[in-house]
Amino acid sequence: MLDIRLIRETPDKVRKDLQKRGAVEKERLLDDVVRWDKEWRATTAEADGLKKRRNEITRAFAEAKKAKKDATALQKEAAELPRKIEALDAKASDLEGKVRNGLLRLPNLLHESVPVGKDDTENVEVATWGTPKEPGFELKPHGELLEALGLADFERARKIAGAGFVYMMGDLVRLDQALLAFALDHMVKAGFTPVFPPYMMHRDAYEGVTDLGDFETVMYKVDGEDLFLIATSEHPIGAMYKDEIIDEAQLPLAFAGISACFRREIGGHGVDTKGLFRMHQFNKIEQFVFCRPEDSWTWHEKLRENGEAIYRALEIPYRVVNVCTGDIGTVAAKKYDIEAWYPRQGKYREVISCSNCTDYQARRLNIRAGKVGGDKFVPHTLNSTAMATSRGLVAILENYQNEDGTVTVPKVLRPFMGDQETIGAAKK
RNA sequence: GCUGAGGUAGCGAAGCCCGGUUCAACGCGCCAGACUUGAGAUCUGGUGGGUCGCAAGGCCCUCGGGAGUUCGAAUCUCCCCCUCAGCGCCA
Repeated sequence: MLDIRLIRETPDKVRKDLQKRGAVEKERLLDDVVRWDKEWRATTAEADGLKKRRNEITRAFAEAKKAKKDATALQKEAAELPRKIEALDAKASDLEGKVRNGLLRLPNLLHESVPVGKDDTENVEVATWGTPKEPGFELKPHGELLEALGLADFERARKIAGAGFVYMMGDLVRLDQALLAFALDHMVKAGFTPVFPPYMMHRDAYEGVTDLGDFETVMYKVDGEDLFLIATSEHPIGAMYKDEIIDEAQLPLAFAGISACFRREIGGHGVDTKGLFRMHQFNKIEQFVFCRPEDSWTWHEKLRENGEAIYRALEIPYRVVNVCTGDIGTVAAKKYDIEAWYPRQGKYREVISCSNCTDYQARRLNIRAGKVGGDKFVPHTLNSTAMATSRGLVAILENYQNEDGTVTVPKVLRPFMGDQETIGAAKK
């Protein structure tokens, strides 16, 4: 969330940003927040005045008792105060809640380089790598290919858990693990600390890392428990320092999360509905950084470069887009998507999402940095996919598919799967 | 799940039985100033959140959370949450 002081002192700066997003209803919300905040300050000031009087009376009462003087006049005055204070406190608390809720719904300030646009069709391409090559034969849908090779069982997964799940089998499991191992290896070499986080977390922690509205649509909740299955390891890692003061000497903190991810929303269907592209459960290596505010834009480029380097190593063509105002979401100040080339679909599709959340996420989580007893600041947080194996696997299955129905293993993955060069060979 | 012990500021730790000289002592750490060539040691002040103020400074809130009793609650009462230890169960 934004700093209330920013809104109080420079509401027009915030308003200009909302106009860039074309968020008219948010502008109204901004006006409401400004008004509620003003009322809140007036109300608390009034309540504080009465509390001051109450404290004075209490002290005077103790003095009078000690001196064995009559204190009934004081007692009488004090008797009237609690009701008034209670009413003002209730009003203030209501206003405070409104302000907080408003703040949670106002989006982050955008970086100046974010392009203005209505939706993902207006994202701006900023880089491309590799040349998509013609396969020279008709590629099989990867889901059918995997079934034919006995490497995935969508039917039985559907029987026991419904659509959106799969039994990965045999070489596909090894390929999945190789992708994870390769990406984690890359991150460790880049100086990131691996983290295997809890797969579930409490609602209050979740509210800090993501938008409230997402709960019903993307989150799995454990029945009867205050626990949600994580949608990405970004969430437990981001929430790790909730309500803490990070010693500034420890910054930057760079983590490589590894986890399964669980999402209810698998969205609309495009080409090849059956398959790994959109799943309720998939595996992912995630990059997450806490850093000083002045360093976050440098880190944003580093995270992007890590993501690009991984796909370059896999020799899969990709492009990078600067996500426009209509597609960027609430939390990020700037976001790059890296989109890999999918030859069967004939287009680039998102495999990596790389965001600088500036201080927005950290403030929601009540994370500060500095020295205890000294000045504090709100650190910046950044997150980016390193490798989501669902999409990575599909990219490999399309880009490395051979005419005989086998799939060549990308060179960089071979050391992670016993130097195996091909999968599906035995079954062809 | 059962039993017991706990939850006080960044950390440690008093206070709770017996409500009011405790507007949370003391120690460590940290910050600022003084002293010093510098560092250390020492001394002094400060150390969470909010709000008002140009500032100096003022005021309010904060003892796991909530409700209650009272003129007044860290302290008394009730409910809830969490942590730790032992036991049980368990990959």
